[in-house]
Amino acid sequence: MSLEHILLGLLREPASGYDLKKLFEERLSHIWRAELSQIYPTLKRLERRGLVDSREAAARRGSGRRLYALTKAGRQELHVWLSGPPQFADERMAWVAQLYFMGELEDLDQTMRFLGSVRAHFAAKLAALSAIQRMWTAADPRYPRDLPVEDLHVHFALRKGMCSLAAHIEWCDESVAELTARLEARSSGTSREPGAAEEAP
Amino acid sequence: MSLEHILLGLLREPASGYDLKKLFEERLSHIWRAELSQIYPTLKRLERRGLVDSREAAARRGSGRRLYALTKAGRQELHVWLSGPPQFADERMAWVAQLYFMGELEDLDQTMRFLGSVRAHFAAKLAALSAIQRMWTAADPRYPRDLPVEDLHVHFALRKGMCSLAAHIEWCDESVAELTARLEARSSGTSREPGAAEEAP
DNA sequence: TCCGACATGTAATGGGTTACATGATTTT
DNA sequence: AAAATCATGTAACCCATTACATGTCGGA
Repeated sequence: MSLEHILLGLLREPASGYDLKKLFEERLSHIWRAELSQIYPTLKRLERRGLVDSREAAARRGSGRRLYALTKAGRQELHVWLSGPPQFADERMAWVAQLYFMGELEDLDQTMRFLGSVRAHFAAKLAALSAIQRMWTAADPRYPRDLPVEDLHVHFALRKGMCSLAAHIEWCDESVAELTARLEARSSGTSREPGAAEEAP
Repeated sequence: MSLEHILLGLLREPASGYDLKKLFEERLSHIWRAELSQIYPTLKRLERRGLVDSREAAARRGSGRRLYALTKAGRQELHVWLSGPPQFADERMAWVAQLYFMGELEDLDQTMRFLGSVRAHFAAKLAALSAIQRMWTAADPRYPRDLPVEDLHVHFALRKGMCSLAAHIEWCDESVAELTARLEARSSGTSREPGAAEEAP
């Protein structure tokens, strides 16, 4: 299970389940997501297996707080995972499946709207990652040169996200352009279907 | 559930569970994957809900064969799905998480090997999609112009895959270049760690 | 004769989400 | 006084995977 390994990775410094949820949101939002209801049992399982240990600590607010830390066995397990082959999950892209079948609707305007939503979605995500990159650049104008090894890998992951999203957006634009050509050809050329006449010269 | 809708989408022509599994592999391999052990119960559920109906048919080989077909309600349900907003699943990319944490290993050669595997993986997938595109081009030199609406959407989905994969590969190359610069700087510059000396002039 | 393709399923398990349940403390 | 934040968990459910179970038919 990857969540277990990711938790081990995040536990470089001791953290509570609640903390880890925040780390997911702050640092890994473009890579992985996890709910508290999944994190808590997983931490317990890791502790039973001796990969982490825990101690009680004062809560910053509210009641008790349980801090988890990597054990030697845990760090070793993490290294095994990191040294292994890349784990490719077969992506299930429901939105692409929707597009694949959308010809069924015979409604190119719907396709156009759909592509608009998709583009907006990815543009928003890209903006978020770009903001992170701008922060790095502002902090060090030589970025990404001279990054410590740790940060270099974080940088790689960030760039992965940015490159993917940029490609998605370009693909949206390519597709919209193809669609637009269709729609223009249809409105100016032979109109088999009687519809509203537009752009009369 | 998206699998249900995808099955409805595939059931333009009547098909058996076995057929549908093949359709997944032939047409949707870059978008979705499903096992027979998931397809069979899902078809039964769809039938109970009246979205498909089934009849027995002669097997091409072996024993009986159950052919499923869309009902009106099924087609309507499909259209609802297709008309709705894009369904973005939050991707869980274990391999990116691995890379994110890989600084922990302090072993840039491992990172290099990792990126090599990743690149090879995506290059193979891209080759498969390129082959499909070449078939379309061979069949019609004007491709993708003048594609029927149905095929246009399939084309969009294909291009989505190709663009994503190409971007991944470019990202790999960018990352490898950055890593290479690191390694060269390290081997020619101050070598804090005593290692094997290479490239003596 | 045995292998591979055709064909259909069930059971156990795993991984994840949603909803539910609780309670302290700080900020508005 | 109410809302947000800190903090921890459980239970039910859903989707998917892996392993298991069964049987026919055609070709090598």
